[in-house]
Amino acid sequence: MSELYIRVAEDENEEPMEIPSEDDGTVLLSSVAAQFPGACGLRYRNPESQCMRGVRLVEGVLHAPESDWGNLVYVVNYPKDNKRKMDEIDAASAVKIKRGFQKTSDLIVLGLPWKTTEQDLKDYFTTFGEVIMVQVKRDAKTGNSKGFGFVRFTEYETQTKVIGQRHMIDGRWCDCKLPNSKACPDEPMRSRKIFVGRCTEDMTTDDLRQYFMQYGEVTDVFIPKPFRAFAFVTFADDQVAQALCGEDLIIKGISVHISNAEPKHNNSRQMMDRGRFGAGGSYYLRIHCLFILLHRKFIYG
DNA sequence: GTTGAGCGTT
Repeated sequence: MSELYIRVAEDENEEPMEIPSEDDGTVLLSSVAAQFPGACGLRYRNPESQCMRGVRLVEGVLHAPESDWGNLVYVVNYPKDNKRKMDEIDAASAVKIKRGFQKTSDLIVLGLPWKTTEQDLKDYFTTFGEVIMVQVKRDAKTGNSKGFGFVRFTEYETQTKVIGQRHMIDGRWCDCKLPNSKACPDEPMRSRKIFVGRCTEDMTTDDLRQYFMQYGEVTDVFIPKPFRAFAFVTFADDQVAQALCGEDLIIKGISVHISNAEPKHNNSRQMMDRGRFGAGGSYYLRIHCLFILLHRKFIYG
């Protein structure tokens, strides 16, 4: 006669949970998945060989290894993709932890001489610390400088020092400030899709997919044609998307800006969120997202 | 072919 329940755990050392068996002694995979979402099978340690063995699975039905399930603890199998997803979430949270509140931002450089090039900027700012990005903004048609640009440093300390003083560059006094895009971050919204602003034309969908994979499973990349300097990237997990919103990321040497995909208007859901959390709510929601990522890391190791 | 406060081809 079969057991009424078998013991199942996520890990051999975890507290097992009792899962009901069917009248014929089998266990439905759906019964396991009801307690362990995403489960695709079971395994157990063979007491004789001390090796892990898989439980026979036929069309959603798990069959006892011997005549019955015995007193073993069965361990849940998850698809490889699921495991990879967890690793990616760890990677995303690791990025957050590493950066903490000391992360650097792009700085706008105002008052550049018309003749100043990116090489000039890099040469100048490298005297303060390691530079990871410089840009001189130019007129698309003429190529003339617009008299301002952007710089980003590796070290937060360098950024602080650079903001705190004026700069004589090629004979003119220039100022470095945090750009406006940093001052008012976009309102949060629970979307799996992010808007990637300031893309360049040489960024392919493959480039973007390859880059964003490090944060989580990417389910779609969309680049409008003709070229419009932005793209959309969709993740499998909205928490990964949300965690990236507001970031300036460097892809192929270019600083792109991440924000929520949907525009602020024509979205009633977002209006509701804004009403509930108020104007300053975005900060707390982002902390909340980070907290969720850390919590998962705690649970899944 | 110019210019001199600003904010990065949404």
